Amino acid sequence: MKQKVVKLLSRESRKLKKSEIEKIIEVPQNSDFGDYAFPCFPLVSIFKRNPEQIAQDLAKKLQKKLPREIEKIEVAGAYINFFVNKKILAKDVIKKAIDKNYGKGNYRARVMVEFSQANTHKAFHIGHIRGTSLGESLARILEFNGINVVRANYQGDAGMHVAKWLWCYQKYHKKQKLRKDESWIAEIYVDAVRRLTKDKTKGLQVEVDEINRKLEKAKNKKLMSLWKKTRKLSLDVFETIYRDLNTKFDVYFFERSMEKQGKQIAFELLKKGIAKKSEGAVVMDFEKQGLGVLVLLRKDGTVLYSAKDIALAEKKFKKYKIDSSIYVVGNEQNLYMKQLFKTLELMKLKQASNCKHITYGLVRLPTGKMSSRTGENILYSDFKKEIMDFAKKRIKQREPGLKKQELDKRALAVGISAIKYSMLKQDSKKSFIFIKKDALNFEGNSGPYLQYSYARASSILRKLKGIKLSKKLITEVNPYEFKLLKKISEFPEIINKAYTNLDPSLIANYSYQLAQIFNEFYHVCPVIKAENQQFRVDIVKAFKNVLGNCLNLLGIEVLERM
RNA sequence: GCUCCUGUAGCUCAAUGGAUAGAGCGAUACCCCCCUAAGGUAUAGGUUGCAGGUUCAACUCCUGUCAGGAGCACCA
Repeated sequence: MKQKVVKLLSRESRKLKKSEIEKIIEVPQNSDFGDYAFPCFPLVSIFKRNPEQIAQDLAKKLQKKLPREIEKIEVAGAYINFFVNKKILAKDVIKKAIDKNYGKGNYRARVMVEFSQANTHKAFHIGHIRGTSLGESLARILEFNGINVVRANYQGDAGMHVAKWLWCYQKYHKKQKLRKDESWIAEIYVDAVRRLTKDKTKGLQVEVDEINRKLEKAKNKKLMSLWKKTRKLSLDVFETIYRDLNTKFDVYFFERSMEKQGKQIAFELLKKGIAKKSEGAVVMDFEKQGLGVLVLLRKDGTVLYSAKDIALAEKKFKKYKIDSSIYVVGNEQNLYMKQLFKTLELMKLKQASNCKHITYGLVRLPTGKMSSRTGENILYSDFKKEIMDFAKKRIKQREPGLKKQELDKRALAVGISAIKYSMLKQDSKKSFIFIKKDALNFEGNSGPYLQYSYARASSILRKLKGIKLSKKLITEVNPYEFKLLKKISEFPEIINKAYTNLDPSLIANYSYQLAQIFNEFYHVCPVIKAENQQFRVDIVKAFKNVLGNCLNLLGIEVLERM
């Protein structure tokens, strides 16, 4: 529809390019001003007249050539307002939006999305959910647009945090049995950090460093066996969480397996003079570019995260034949990511410019930062229990006799949708303040509200089975029907924007507006008892298809019943 | 100290440089004869941190300033 307006305008004002016109055209927030509006201010410099006059004259010309899709135009000040023919729009939107492929993009590329990157031997807290949800949603958005996506998870199963954990366990908690329990694993780590910070002599850190070296050498059988076992405990916990979150990875990378190549690359960079030795360590010096210093190897020769990540970048392009690589990584690593990409560039990795960092803000508690070092956080497992209990209560109120399996399934879907949606709906680069009371609120602008709207649409269509629809022709499109259809018609544009900006919040906010409009429609326009039954059913079908796709793109499960 | 990000209603957030800055939560008052009330309707709530500038037009862009957050050498 918008294209019709563009076409009409471009015929009458040749001095403007189509793409420029398209940019100027807007959808007024107040629908009294029409369906599309064209402000004539930008034409002032071309026609050298005041914008109101331009609008008048242009409108006069347009008036004579209105296509049937456009019912009328009006001039208001410097604006030309377009009113579309509701019946034609309705027919057009329904036809397109009922199709499963509605809004899908047609791009071709192979892209790796690396996200989640949880560390073993540490807590998986609700902060980790943000990165995981964001990555999964981005992957889905890319796929919806035709991209061949490789989901990758780079898990931190090696490094100083692992050494700390093993040290602490061996020295202070050896009598405790190993447990596949997130909070227990987290506690040991917190204890390690606490002991190390308290130790002013730094004697304990020397012990940890020793363990770190032993780990890297991998000769001490007892230590390696403990590492293997505990590593698996963590990884198993993560897998159950990913299942809850609707995320499946195609590739797992482990820090441990990048150590050798990481070290090698660090030495090569040193040899080529790209890296240098400083205070005994091997570093990349970016001081001149204002990007500080990136340390690759410690002075005791052990390898750091940075060097491993460089090795991984190479491997990604070589082995997985991807065109570009997206890193979904928190904003506390903004500088580090710049350093990493700069290093790849200096190494002359030809795909260096195809690496992109998608940053996201920390999840904070109202009291401040969340940290797995201090234990100031909310563990996923604890939060899940709470939200599941709450969701179950709500579901039972509606359907007391529901079977346990179905009850659990729905409660999980609702709970996960609440947390995911709340995190995805806002600008991902802003920090997210986690307020438990709000997370447990399933009303208003929330994930469950969207699911509920979807379930309502499903319910209508379900009740229709066996009823013969009256095929009465559309005589009139009422304001509620029209508003909903118009919103549905915006879907492809939203998808495209979400794709180019790599921003799921656009879809989240659209979904909410769409659901809101549907609920207004729902209250005013009965479907089953309607005269123009077929028309209303089609609208519901189109809505259900579009909202279903939105929820899918956000990684939120749709529920036929709620 | 330097770099980056963010300041919008009591709280949490929206708003491709365009018409009267919108939602949710919370508060108050309505609506189940009716396809799921996890819903809908209405009211109250704003000098968009502050000061300049650019522009026909600024929450949006620029400069300064204040406040909060993150980062800045062997953590990941």
